Amino acid sequence: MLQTLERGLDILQAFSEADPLRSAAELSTSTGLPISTVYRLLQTLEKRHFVEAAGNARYRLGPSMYLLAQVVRQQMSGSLGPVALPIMQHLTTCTGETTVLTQIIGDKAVCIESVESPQAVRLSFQRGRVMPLWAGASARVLLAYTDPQTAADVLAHIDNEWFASGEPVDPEALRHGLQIIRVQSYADSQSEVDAGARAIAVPVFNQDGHLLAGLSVAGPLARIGDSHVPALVELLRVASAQMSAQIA
Amino acid sequence: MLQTLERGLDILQAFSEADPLRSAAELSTSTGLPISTVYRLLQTLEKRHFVEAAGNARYRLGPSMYLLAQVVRQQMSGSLGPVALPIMQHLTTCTGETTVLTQIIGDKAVCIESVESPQAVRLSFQRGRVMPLWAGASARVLLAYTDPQTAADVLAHIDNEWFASGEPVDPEALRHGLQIIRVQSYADSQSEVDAGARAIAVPVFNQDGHLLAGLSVAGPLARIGDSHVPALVELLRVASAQMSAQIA
DNA sequence: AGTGTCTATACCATATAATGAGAATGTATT
DNA sequence: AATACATTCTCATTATATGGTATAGACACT
Repeated sequence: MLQTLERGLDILQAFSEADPLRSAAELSTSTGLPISTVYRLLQTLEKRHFVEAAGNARYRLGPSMYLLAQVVRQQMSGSLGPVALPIMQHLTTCTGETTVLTQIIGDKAVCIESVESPQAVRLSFQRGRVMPLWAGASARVLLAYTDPQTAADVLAHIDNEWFASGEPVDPEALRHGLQIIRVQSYADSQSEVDAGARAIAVPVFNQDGHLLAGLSVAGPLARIGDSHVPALVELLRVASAQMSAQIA
Repeated sequence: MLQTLERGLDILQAFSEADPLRSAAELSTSTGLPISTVYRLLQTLEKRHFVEAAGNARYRLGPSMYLLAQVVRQQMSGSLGPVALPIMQHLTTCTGETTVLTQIIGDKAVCIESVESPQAVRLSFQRGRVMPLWAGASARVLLAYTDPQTAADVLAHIDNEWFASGEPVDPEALRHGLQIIRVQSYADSQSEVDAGARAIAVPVFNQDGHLLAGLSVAGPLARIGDSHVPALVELLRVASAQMSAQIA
């Protein structure tokens, strides 16, 4: 709607974890804006400390973003966090493995809360970590239960992506996998996000049956054999139900 | 320069840790913009997921900010982090207390790196934590050595602020305190940010003598007596010099 | 010095895109 | 039903953003 503002936001979003430093020329091509316009946008963003010069004709996100990032971190788990954490802690105690809570944000899955296993060999997973919606049990369970629109969008935009295991992503197999998840009502993944890890995930709904989050238990492949899966699924289902019951 | 963009950024910055949920009416008064304009800005920001409706006629920062926050966290300590961390670890080993690295961001001090003490009773201090530039040794040492312009701005905007101890902030005493810091070349604070804590801080410069960060060691009052201060200051000075030498 | 390449800022005529007041609609609350 | 807000729509006006080009500066290479 507001062209100038949107273009400014485009610039901000051009900075990613993979590409935190960008030149004006790059920004011009990646946004399709004329170079003079890019500089003008950068000027205002720089004046307000949303971006800053990083030397070498590069720009990066600036101080103002730091402060807003802190606001966002604080509200990250929102209403779900206080309810979920104790339940997740209990899950980790019972299973001895890392517990992760994820949410859909835009077209990505984001870890909004995690409780790491106390064991020396464990899967480490931190708040804020972002992954594609098709990779990993906790992400894929979100994809399986989200509205068809979002799911279709995601499936349509998979080209030449790989899992951490080295396997290529096959959209057709993925589509079928989502169906299986819905039938079993849990997701199982191996070496998709982190090589050598296995995760089991279930969805978390609110009382209206609306999808809120994905809850998963994950650990090294060697410790999570097929024989353990049924028990894990049962624990996850109980935990998910507890969360649903406690949400306002 | 670009009015529309600036107004959009104004809206984003209206969300703070103290006030993460804001109504359109509030935003209108706090930014001085007509209500119809605020709604128009919110519309575009919402479309791009920079803000989202939080129910109850409130808005909060949205998904897109989460993703950018992650980018920012990653680059937070920037070039300083890799150099500083091992030195900070060594400091914590020597002193047994929490070590904190801070930087000026806008008109605030932000913890960009920390190494917590291994002791059970310790000062916990996390990356991203924001405090006013006048509170705490690590912040105040930044204020003392930053350019006079910034310092004057900060001093001019102190009205009715309090330390964690309950003491009111006296701008005149503060001004004098900064002078003392510059003479001693270290800062000492008690119960300013966290009640019951004491911190000693020194500045970190690059080779050009430009202020980069503040480095501090902090712990419970009971463990940091006046007799320990000289030794701590010496350790901090050595650590600061090491950092300066290793910066590119 | 001289040339070429790149970043960054300044300029300017044009019309597009933003503006803000107010009306109209929607949604709770009483 | 009536009130109080929250939110979206409409529209005429003009301020504001636009993008092509020109200019100035930095840096490397001959």
